[in-house]
Amino acid sequence: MAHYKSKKITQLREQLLAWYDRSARDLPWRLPPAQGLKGQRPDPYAVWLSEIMLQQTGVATVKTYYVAFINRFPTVQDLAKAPLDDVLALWAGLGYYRRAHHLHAAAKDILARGGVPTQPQTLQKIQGIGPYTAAAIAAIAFDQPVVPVDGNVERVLSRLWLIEAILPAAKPIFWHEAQAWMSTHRPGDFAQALMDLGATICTPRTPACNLCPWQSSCGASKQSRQGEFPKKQVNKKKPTRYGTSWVHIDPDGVLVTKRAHSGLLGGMLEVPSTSWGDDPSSDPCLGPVDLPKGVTWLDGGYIDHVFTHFALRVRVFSAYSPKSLPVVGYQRLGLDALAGAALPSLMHKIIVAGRSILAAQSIGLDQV
DNA sequence: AAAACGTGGTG
DNA sequence: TCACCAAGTTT
Repeated sequence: MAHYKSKKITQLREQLLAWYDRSARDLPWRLPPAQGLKGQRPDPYAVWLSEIMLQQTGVATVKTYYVAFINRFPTVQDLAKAPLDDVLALWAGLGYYRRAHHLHAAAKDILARGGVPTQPQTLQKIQGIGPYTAAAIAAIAFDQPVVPVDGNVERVLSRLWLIEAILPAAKPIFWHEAQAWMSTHRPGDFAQALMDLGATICTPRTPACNLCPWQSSCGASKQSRQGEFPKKQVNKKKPTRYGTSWVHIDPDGVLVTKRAHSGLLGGMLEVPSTSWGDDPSSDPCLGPVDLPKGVTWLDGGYIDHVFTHFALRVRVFSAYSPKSLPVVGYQRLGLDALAGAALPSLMHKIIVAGRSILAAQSIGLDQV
């Protein structure tokens, strides 16, 4: 690298750290800036947990889940010995449920290794930890001299240097660019500063350039081309799929079963449902199982839900039985236990839709 | 390499 | 309404 650029990077790095010292966000898993210089380090377990939760998930959403999770499982030992279903229940609504499966398996792995590894190369051997998360944990928890590269860092660097390379194919280019900023000086704070800058100042839309410590050095800002960076491959349009679900309630609660552990919503609870396909038609009598007989199924309309790679429209039917009606392969989830159950947001929406149509018909009014 | 994998917020 | 976006990883 040219000497002038190396010198420039040193200058910019110090400007960013100074900005971070006065502007760092106060987050539940974070130590205040410069605490590392006084010999303090954050709890590696807390850093690991927060980084897994933050994968493709906003800070505002993660905060609530993180606090509940760390209170329920204060240490890696607590997590390792917990039943998987308890972990999934705490993860319900957060999405990308494979993360919760990996987290639980990784807790046992970490215990076997005698603690959270300190080196990126070793961290990456653990389930759910890829190149970004390995670098983030190493830098933040252990002050290892690496620069984690996430969406924030890609956006900040692409604007600063006017990097035209198209993501995600250009990820290696960004990774290489970022390591040029590596230093043995406050690696943890620098990593977090870069991400805070991207999250609060150098935002995807309408960045607050006037508040940016790098404004005078930023290529995109000088040319008013912030919106052009980073360059990304355009996404394909999502297909729409259709299905039908049945919300059956009796005095013991709503009928649910556990989904397969792999794949979409793996290991989470669902109400009786068809598979999801391209056919929009539905039949209220054709359930996936032997649904309770002799009940009246009410049309609950449909609910729309959007997954990462397809949109879903689910037709909802609901019914109430005043006496208990067990179904083989299914369990009853008490209505007072819905909030603490391993129900994905989609299923929560479906159950709410089913209950409201019953309530509107004054059916089982004191029950549903 | 490209697709699978959630959800809620935002313009 | 709709497309994009968020501290990515796995297959």
